[in-house]
Amino acid sequence: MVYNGTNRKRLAENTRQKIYDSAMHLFSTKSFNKVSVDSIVEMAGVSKGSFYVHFPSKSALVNALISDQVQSADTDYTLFLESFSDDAPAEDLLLALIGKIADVVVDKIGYDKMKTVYKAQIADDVDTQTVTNYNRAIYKLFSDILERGIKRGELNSSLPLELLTRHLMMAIRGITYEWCIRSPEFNYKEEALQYFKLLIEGLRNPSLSSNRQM
Amino acid sequence: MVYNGTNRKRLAENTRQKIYDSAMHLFSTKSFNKVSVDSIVEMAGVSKGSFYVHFPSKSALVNALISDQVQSADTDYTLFLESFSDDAPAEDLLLALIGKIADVVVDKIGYDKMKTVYKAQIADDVDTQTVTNYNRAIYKLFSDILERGIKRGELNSSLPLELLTRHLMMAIRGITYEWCIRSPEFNYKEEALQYFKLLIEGLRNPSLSSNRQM
Amino acid sequence: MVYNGTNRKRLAENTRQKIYDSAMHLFSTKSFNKVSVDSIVEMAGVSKGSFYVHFPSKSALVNALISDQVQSADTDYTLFLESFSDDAPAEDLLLALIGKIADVVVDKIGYDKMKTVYKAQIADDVDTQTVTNYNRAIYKLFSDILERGIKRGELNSSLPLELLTRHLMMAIRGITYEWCIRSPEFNYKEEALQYFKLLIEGLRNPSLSSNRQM
Amino acid sequence: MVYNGTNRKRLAENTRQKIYDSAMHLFSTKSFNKVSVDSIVEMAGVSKGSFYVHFPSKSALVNALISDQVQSADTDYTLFLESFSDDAPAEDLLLALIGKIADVVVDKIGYDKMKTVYKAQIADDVDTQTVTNYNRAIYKLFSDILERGIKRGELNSSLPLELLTRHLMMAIRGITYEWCIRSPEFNYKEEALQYFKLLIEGLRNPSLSSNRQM
DNA sequence: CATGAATGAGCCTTCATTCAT
DNA sequence: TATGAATGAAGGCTCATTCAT
Repeated sequence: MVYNGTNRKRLAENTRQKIYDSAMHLFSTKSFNKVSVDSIVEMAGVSKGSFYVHFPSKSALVNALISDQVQSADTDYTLFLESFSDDAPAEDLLLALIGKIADVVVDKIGYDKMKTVYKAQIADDVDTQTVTNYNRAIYKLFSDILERGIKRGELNSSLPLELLTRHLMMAIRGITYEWCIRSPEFNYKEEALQYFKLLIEGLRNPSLSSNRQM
Repeated sequence: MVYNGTNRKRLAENTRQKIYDSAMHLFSTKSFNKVSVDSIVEMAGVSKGSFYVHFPSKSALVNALISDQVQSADTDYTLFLESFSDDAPAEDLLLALIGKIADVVVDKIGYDKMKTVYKAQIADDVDTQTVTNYNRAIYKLFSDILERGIKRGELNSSLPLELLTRHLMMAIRGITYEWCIRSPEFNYKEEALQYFKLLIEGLRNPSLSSNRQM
Repeated sequence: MVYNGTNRKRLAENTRQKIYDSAMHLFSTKSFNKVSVDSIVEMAGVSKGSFYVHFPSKSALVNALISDQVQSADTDYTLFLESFSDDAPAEDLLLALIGKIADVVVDKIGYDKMKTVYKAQIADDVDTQTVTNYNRAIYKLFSDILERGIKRGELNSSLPLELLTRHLMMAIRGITYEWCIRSPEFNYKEEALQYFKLLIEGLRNPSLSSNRQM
Repeated sequence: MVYNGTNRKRLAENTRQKIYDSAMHLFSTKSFNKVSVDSIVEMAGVSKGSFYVHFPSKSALVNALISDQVQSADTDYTLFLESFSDDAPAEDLLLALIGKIADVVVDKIGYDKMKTVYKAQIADDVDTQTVTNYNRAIYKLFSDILERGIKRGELNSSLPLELLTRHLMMAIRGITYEWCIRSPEFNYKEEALQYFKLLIEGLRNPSLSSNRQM
């Protein structure tokens, strides 16, 4: 009130950013437990105390990191799909989206960071709600494509839309996990596209067999 | 002190077994990093030194554990399939196998142990070659079913048999990973069966579209 | 910016009071080391910097807190005794005062705050001169009662008045310490009254033995 | 079994002792929170890991320290009293015991260590059961003296024996606390003896007034 | 083979205080 | 006066592995 805190705020934001960036860098290489707060602040060139001024805990920082990453990716996907015409066949959209996801995961996020997330997710190191939350934008994207495809008769399935959506996301996570444990011999994009073609076939031709009992 | 080789061997084997069993028990509840060598030897009632007599490292022990578990599971699957007639439709066999896998994973191995494996796999805590190895019996099982199905025209795919097999295994791993991060709200068997019906559809009806470009 | 000394003073006093009150509240629950400056300013809704504007250190604040508490208690005791007639027997006055002290300690000050004081006192966390100072009003109160009692022959002792006074205060502190480490199974008032009856007996009947050597 | 572990055990005991002694030394000077595990192991010349081989925690070590100290003191008191004839007057025994306690507390245990205990006790830093436990040998000693004194008519009191015993111990603790916060101007032995003479008077002459209400 | 003491690096978090604005 | 970012030392505890006996 008495003074203009803009400079102070800038300074603070700068410090926070340095910590954030250093962490991002380190987590791109090593997993949650292998990256110490010490190493983060050292790289950031700030004091350890500063870390806890800006982030309540190491977990919280990683949360923020992952959350931002997820949002950024989802924004990418959304913008990407907006460039397509609404009449585009569902199948095309699905494959295009998968391709885009592959690009983002492989090139933008990268192997190590992705692995860190998948590890953290299963290790309960941090709260990865943001990643698995069914309300993530990406679920909506898949859901919309599927819905339109079904409405237009391009796709067919006796299963509820919501279940199909979850299945597709599960497929992506499965591919990503496989990539994480098989890299570098595993070509993410190629495998993802082939795999999804298979799935799309299944969606397109709901033979009577779906009523059979196992 | 008279040396009796036989007794000694028996003793050694006994010690090793106690360690092994205790570890198995502990890893069924907690993850690799949460189970300490101390806790293992305490439960086994042997000394810490003994541990390193029988296992070169904690990782090595977990290796053995996982390897055995994999072999045991694969044996289960193999025996299970042998009870089916060779003429059984590929689709039926696939679904039956998936159901069996679900049963083994959920009931025999169990959530915590499975999670330990999946975590260890992605965390590079241990060498999980045995799990991901393409020579695992289970790959052969899937491959055989697919091969027969294709030969008999029940299934169709322009994709190489080996790729399809890998895809199915990747699907299973994806489901399992999803289970690991979503339990208990995720019903493994149900989701697995529904998901595989989708995949089988895709395998059965290779529409022309599979030649389209994305 | 027009400088208005009055407003500024009011503001300052207000800020100081908020810090003071919050601290009082927190120290009523947790001990010196468990209450952080952070928690105080957070509860007070002021900045950390403000804290150090009004109090040179955490210790100084606690000093003020304790000092005020002591003064307040002593005022209570003084007023309480003023309501008694001067001719009241010394024994009655002593027991009445002890009862009053028990009430104030237990009900007005309360267990946690009292414990904080006793802890701080022995831990040298803060300067607790005000509590132990022989010039505290309460010493004078006890001294007066004793003096009158001795003068009127109700009490007898070869020991100097000043020593007796110190002994009584030491007794109270002893009871309070015992209460601090035995609560809640220790009934302060009951034990205090019984204990003082014993002491008063000793004061009343100075047998020859007081000259004996141990 | 195979080997004679005597040497090993000796070595271990030696290490434990070094830690124990260093801790004893440090706690004689500084309080629980001011003595770090680091400082203990440094003085002991052993590794930090060793500390936790021999003691589960810092608290546990202090527990052991205090417990030993208490036992040692109580043994001193017991042996001391055994040197007295059973016919010795209760009053003499009580004063003799107080004098002995004063000697042990002041000369054997010492101011700083005593303070550490009293601080730890009220700060809940460690479990000081052993100190306050009503089953401590010292309670029995006081109880026996009182009982005999009452039986022989030397002492008189309408209060239960157990309560009187607790009162005496509370008195000692009160004196000790006062000493802790007033040293060095407070002469423990002198004050203790004078104070107990007062108490003993109260015990000897239970005037009718003990039935009065306050 | 069995034992278990010893190691020592490593980690997250807390906190009172300072000071530029 | 008020602010709040920055500091950096301190501290308890875990754990896989080694090695002399």
